[in-house]
Amino acid sequence: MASRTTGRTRQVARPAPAPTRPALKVRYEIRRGELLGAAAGVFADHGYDSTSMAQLANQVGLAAGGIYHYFAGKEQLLVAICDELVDPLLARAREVVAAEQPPSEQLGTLVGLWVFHVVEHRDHMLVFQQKRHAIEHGAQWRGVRRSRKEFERLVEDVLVRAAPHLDRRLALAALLGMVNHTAQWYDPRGRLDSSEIAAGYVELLLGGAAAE
Amino acid sequence: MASRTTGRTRQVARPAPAPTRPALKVRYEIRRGELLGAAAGVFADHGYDSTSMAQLANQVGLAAGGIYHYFAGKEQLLVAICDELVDPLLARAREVVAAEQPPSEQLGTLVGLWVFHVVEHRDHMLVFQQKRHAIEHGAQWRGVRRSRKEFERLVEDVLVRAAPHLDRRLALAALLGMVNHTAQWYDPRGRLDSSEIAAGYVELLLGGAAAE
Amino acid sequence: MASRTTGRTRQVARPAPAPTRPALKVRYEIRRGELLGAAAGVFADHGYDSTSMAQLANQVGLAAGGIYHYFAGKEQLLVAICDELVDPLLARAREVVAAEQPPSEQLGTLVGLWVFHVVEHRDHMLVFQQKRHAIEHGAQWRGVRRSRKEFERLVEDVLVRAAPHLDRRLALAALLGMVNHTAQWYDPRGRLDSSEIAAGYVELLLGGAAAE
Amino acid sequence: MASRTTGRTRQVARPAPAPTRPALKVRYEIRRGELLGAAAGVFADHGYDSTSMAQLANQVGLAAGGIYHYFAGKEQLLVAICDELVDPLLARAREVVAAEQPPSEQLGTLVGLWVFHVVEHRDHMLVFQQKRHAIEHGAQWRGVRRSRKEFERLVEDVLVRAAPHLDRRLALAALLGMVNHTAQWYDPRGRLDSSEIAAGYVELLLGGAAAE
DNA sequence: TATGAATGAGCCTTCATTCAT
DNA sequence: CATGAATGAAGGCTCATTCAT
Repeated sequence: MASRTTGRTRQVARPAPAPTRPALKVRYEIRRGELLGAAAGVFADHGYDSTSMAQLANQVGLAAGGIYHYFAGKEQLLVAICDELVDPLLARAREVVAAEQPPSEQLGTLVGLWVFHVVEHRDHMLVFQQKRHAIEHGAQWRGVRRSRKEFERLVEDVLVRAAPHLDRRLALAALLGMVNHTAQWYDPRGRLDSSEIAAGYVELLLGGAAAE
Repeated sequence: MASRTTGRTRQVARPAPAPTRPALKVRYEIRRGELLGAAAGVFADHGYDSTSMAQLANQVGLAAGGIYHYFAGKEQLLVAICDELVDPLLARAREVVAAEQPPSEQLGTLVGLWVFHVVEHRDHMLVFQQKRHAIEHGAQWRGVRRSRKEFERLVEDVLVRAAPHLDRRLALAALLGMVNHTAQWYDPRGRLDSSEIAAGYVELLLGGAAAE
Repeated sequence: MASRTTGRTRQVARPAPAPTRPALKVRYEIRRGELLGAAAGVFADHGYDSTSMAQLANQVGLAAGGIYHYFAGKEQLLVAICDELVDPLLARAREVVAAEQPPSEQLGTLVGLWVFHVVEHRDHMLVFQQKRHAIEHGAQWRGVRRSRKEFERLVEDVLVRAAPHLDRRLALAALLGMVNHTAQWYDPRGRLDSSEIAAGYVELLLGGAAAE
Repeated sequence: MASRTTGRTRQVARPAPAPTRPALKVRYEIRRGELLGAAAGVFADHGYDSTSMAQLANQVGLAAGGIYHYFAGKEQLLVAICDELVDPLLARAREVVAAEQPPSEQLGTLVGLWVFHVVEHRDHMLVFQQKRHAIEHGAQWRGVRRSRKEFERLVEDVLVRAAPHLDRRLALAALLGMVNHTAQWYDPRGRLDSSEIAAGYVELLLGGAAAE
């Protein structure tokens, strides 16, 4: 996670020759996943642009060229981080919207899982925000952008149903601002956990009364 | 401003030889200011890291090395942009806090000028957010960080007095998230102007009742 | 060595895959040493300031950025050249001074190895002299300066004991001037070898009689 | 001179409108001469390569482009410094050689004026030595090289006649080394003046006896 | 798979020099 | 003569990426 003062290397334990050896491809996928998480952490801590591939490799316990066995390039790594951030969130949001629930409850559920996702993927989120400009404009980012757009539309729909008295645009923007900003101040050892934070946000939107 | 598809050059009209020539130093300062604004725009549009000094120079109508007459380096340019963003806002916030006013009005005034400042300095803000990570960690950014911290403390104080029923931490974080995020969606040709946006934010915080 | 009209590249033969491969680190050190020597030659020939890193790289058979695997920068390269020049000379001078020997013999031994060192490291010496000003004033050169100072003090001590009738300051300065200047005219294919040159210098200092 | 801790500017007093105004051209030449001397000093202190034309201009009390009214470029400035160093020395050396004098006295006279010239033009000398490599190889330096060569030949001739027992090559090299090196250690406030230094050098060459 | 030497494009920056004022 | 803004060509250096081992 961000801002740790980790030891020397963000070493991802090289999988010891397990008793039950999974198929090679699976081991590869596992390692790739570990590297992805570690990379997100390193990028969140030291900055995506300021971290050279060599530095990253060292941090995760590989030599200069090692990462290229798992990712085609630095940008692919970034894409993978963003996908890992956006896709599962979108999937769950779809489920929530599909479920039968009173609108205000639906909003609560949605914001709850969203905040949870943000704080659980704090590193991914921080990296995403660092490169927001590139993601917003680059051609190779269409997929990520599409997912994000759809997610925002889902949120907007729920929001409109749950709080029809609010200005649609303003409320959505406010909610996006609040929730995404959470990644930058959330402290896992802090007083507030993700569900309390989410409840607080919803309370602001729906007004004190509705939150009770 | 951001996201324009400007023509070839963001040419800052070279001041025609004015009839009343200001002192040389003044001319220099004026030109420096123009360049600063233009640079903020270019960085906001194309990304700070993705914009080379040569590109920037061309955009502002200078040759490769020309900017170095006004700024010692790319980072100094960034510092100047951030100072121009943060300092005046902090100054006005201090005035608001010093003034005698009922707390809730004070909050309204503060958020109002804040949002206004953000949308008026959209470019600066977007650049600031692009480099948030570096600013948060680099040694040469202590001044900017200090100003930002003080501003947030002022906001917190006003917020606590105006809305004592809210969780201090959460409300502050929410407000920061909302307002700063504004730079990313505000459209000067859009339906909402800055004062309406500010009012909306305050309404969320104080609850619908208080806003009436 | 200096003033050769070398062919295109001062190619340091890339070590063919030896049958007994030395440890990797050793290979690295060997290559580094080769590059160091080659660089001294190139700088001596074409001038330190007039030689760009790209030119140097080409001369030693690498591409533009290749040298930076071995040296952190152009100045580090210069430091390494100077260290390779000064350190071993100082070490041997210490040994000579520590040894029990009649003063005049000691002087002969010292000047002998000194001249030998100078002509054997002609390139290093010429580079050192090119950058004398920077070395004398730059902060990062303290180590080199210290070594040089100590060496001169050793010479002075020996000189005073061997030729007490001479003006201390003047004799030392004269000797320094003579010996160091040797790098600029010595010709390995010339009539005089280093020991004859050294003997000539000592003879000047001690007077014809003493030299017999 | 070298190594002074001068005040802010090596300001060459702008010639106050003199009562008897010399012809414009003369004033120009005077100013040029002043600038030349000042430039030699600045280059000797801060290094020729490390001193930008703008820095130099400021040191001598001009703005960036001002020097170009007197010198066509940085290298011309260097040429002028070298000429001012070499030409008068060569001229006087010719006179000495032309004069009827016993050889050893001739050597004494020659070395005497040589050392005097070196210490009086310490700055010029130090600059000359800084750029020795370029001067030795550049095409535009033929004049300076020719003069230096002729001077050395004159010295050699005198030396051979005065000390026929010495190895021609070695003695010349030693003398050149000693005398030129003087610029680097001579201290005008030191114990030895230039004539004592010169006498010391001659004594080394001719042997103690001859010097009495 | 992993290594690490090597590549080469591109960036920031410096600076001698020019020129309109 | 002097100014100082502007030019534009290098130069030092970084770093994503490749590839022989």
